[in-house]
Amino acid sequence: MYALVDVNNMYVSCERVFAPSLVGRPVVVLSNNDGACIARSNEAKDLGVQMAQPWFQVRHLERSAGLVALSANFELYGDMSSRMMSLAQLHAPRQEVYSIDECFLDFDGVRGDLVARGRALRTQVLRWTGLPTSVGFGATKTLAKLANHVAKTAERKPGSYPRALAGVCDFGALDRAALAEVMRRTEVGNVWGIGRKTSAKLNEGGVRTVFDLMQADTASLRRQFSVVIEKTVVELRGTRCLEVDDAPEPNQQIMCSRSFGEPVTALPDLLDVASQFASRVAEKLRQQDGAAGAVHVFITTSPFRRQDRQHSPSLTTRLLRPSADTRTLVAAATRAMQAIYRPGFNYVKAGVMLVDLGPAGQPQGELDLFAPAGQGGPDDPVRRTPERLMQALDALNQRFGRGTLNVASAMEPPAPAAYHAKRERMSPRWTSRLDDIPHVH
DNA sequence: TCTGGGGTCCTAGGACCC
DNA sequence: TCTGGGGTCCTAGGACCC
Repeated sequence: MYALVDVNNMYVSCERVFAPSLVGRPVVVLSNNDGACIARSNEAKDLGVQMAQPWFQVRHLERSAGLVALSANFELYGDMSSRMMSLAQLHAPRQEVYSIDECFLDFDGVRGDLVARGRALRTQVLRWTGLPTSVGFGATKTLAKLANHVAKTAERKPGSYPRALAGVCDFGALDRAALAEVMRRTEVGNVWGIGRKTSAKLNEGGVRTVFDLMQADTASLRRQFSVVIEKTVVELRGTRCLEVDDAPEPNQQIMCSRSFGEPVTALPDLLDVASQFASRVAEKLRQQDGAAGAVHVFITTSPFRRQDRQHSPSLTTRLLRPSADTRTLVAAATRAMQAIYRPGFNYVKAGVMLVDLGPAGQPQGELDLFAPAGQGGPDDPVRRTPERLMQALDALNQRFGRGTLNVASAMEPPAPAAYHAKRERMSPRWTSRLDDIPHVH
């Protein structure tokens, strides 16, 4: 059996660990720029706050319903996540970390009562980290995800499913009739891989519940949608198409993109942004020990600003040879930015993406076949220095904080820039900054 | 006034090759 | 007048996930 473990309302739950006064209150965590809600407590969901809903649309609930909004504190969530993952890992032979708040566990060959094991896991994670979790067991990943949904919903909405399934739900422990009843009570859009568009189309065709979907003809589903849906149905019927993978491949692309605090029109600002973003993705790239073959840069105006002329240019620049050198990547990104920029537009967002990734390994730096011996030719030991320079850069930034050392063009300008994101409601980085450690009086 | 930031996979269609 | 068929590679775009 496979299990899916996830933290209930992860970001809100992390905030509550260090601010117990938030327990029981409606709380949302806002995206970058304090723009939209990216996490909601159950109380906030009950108020009708939707995922990704713009903050200005729900702001009135602050006064009328005591809604609390916090800026996203990813440093805190990342640290809490690794604590939770390392605990969950202790409960099964293999773990696949699937996202910041979820992991699959492989219980194949494990004897005993899985529900009891799931409860033990929940209890330990709650005691040791303060984070509430839900656990679902199923024969396939898709079933484990669905069981997790049932466990969570049964706990949150009494009456939706049998009380016994709250918190921990093992599909393997249900008899045929009970399982069919659960599938009949569950809308098809709750299945992993069935999104908004697909569920709308399925509903049109009379497929409303998971039960309906399980009966549907796979061949015609494949024709109408794609093999993805076909695999989903096969998995719902209990045949594995996806394995728990505890050694996933490194990422195929690495991106840094952000909305600005206010629209940006000037090229120098955008060049600053390009070099800062490129510097950030270069760092991420070296963490996975990779090299990028190409750099993709984009900027976009806002479709919500109807009065503005729209412009969303992008450009992919192929590098001479794969590189993980901040200086090379920053140079490519700023050159691309220069090329796509047009004056007179209100740009609200930019991004730098590294693509065509491969393993590092090749010596970096400019290769000059015709250089005299010892002066930049293929055998020149000096050519290895860029790697060591980047290692030193990463080591210093890790020890003293991001931005301690950078290439000059990626340094923050002395005055606060317009493109800086708003983060007016951010909590302290309780677990990862010495200055932010909570005091007990 | 104010609308997230990462990722993955699949498909269709065009260019190109023999 | 009549103008192949099969394969690969690349890109853009869409749908999905958290």
